[in-house]
Amino acid sequence: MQLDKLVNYYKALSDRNRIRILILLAKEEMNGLTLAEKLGVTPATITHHIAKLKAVGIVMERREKNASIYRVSQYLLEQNDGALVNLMKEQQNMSDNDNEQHRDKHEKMRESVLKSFFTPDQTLKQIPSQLKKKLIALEFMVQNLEIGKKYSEKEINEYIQTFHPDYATLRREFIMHQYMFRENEVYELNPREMWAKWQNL
Amino acid sequence: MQLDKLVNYYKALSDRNRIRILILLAKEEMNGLTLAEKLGVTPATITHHIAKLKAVGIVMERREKNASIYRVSQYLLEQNDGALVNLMKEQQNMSDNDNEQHRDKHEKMRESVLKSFFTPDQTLKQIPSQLKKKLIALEFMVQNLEIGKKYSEKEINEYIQTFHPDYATLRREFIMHQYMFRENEVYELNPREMWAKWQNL
DNA sequence: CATTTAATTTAACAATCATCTAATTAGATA
DNA sequence: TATCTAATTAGATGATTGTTAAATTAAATG
Repeated sequence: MQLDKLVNYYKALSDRNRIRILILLAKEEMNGLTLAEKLGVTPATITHHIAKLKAVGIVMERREKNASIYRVSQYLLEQNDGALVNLMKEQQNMSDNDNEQHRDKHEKMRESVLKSFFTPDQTLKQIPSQLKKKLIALEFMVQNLEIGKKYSEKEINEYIQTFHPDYATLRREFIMHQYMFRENEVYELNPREMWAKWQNL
Repeated sequence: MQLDKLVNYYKALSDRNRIRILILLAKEEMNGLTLAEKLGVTPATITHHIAKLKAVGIVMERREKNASIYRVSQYLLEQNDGALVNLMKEQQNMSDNDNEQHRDKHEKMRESVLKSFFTPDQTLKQIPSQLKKKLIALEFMVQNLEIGKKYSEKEINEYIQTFHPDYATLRREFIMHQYMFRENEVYELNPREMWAKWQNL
């Protein structure tokens, strides 16, 4: 049955150390001992995890001397599972250094936007027109809403007005950029952290 | 940390009954008791699973009267995870009847191809030129290879020749259509059942 | 052949998890 | 208010799973 194959695939990926293995292997192929050392676990543990990853065909093995060298299967990298692949590609194309620089740059941008568009008492002086800056402002305002809580339109309007009088525009922006979703007149925070990062914002 | 979010996402999907819930909800939204009955489990079990699915934001809830009505989140359906979404869409767009008909049709096609292109002692009379028929023949020939076993080129050639003298062409076809992969002169069966189905062959 | 390096197996342990029963809460209805 | 329906909670149970230490296998090297 079809269904169980899919479940097994997810099972194979539903362990922290197995994902870490995939991320490491996406950067460069390596043998079991190296993996064990990088993850801080026993070789036996690596054997265990690799077996599961091989069983669903997302890791391949090649023998060299007396060692096994592991790598992620081409098919995974090429076709499947956006979330995982993008996470791996990130790690692959970006050196740690680049990664840090990128984070730094974004963080600086963020600070500067928050400083220039918000007053010290957190009211929004003006809605940024530049997309990236606008997103930073929206994200900032949304972050005090409760995850899973349902808000009436009235509550949302009131909340938004603590930042800016034009609640109608901002409410629309929240929906449009998927920071919130609406249904049956009820507004709710979108748990978008789930997929925000690997959508190449 | 980013990584754990992804792991949690996979954890949420790595249970048979949770996937079944998603498939059911993709067809139509429904309440907890109905789900319980359809899956043959206790309402308490449904509560348990729904909680996990909600925690990662792929199921949403709405209250109606004294019941909770669940549905899959739009974001999952729109953007994410090809494998799961395609499985759900299949179930969604196809009535059970259609599904059966489709399977029947394919099965008939398969029988006819095997009958007309292979002799009773399983030698291939001629390589089908029509893609669909060719794939059926390739799949048929490949199915006696062992999963995970490594074959030398010589072994593969010999194996293929039990079906057809033109091993060079067929070996190339196996690779091209990804029934096998080659690396360092070693051939191996591709565990492609993993993703074959949801690639819309 | 003895040694070293790498991987696997086995058995054990602790933690997590799916499921159930039974009790409880909450809303709707008569 | 009493009753019915739906969902949740709490606790218990059994199964699965991640991890390790220790023993073993296998290949390479001196």
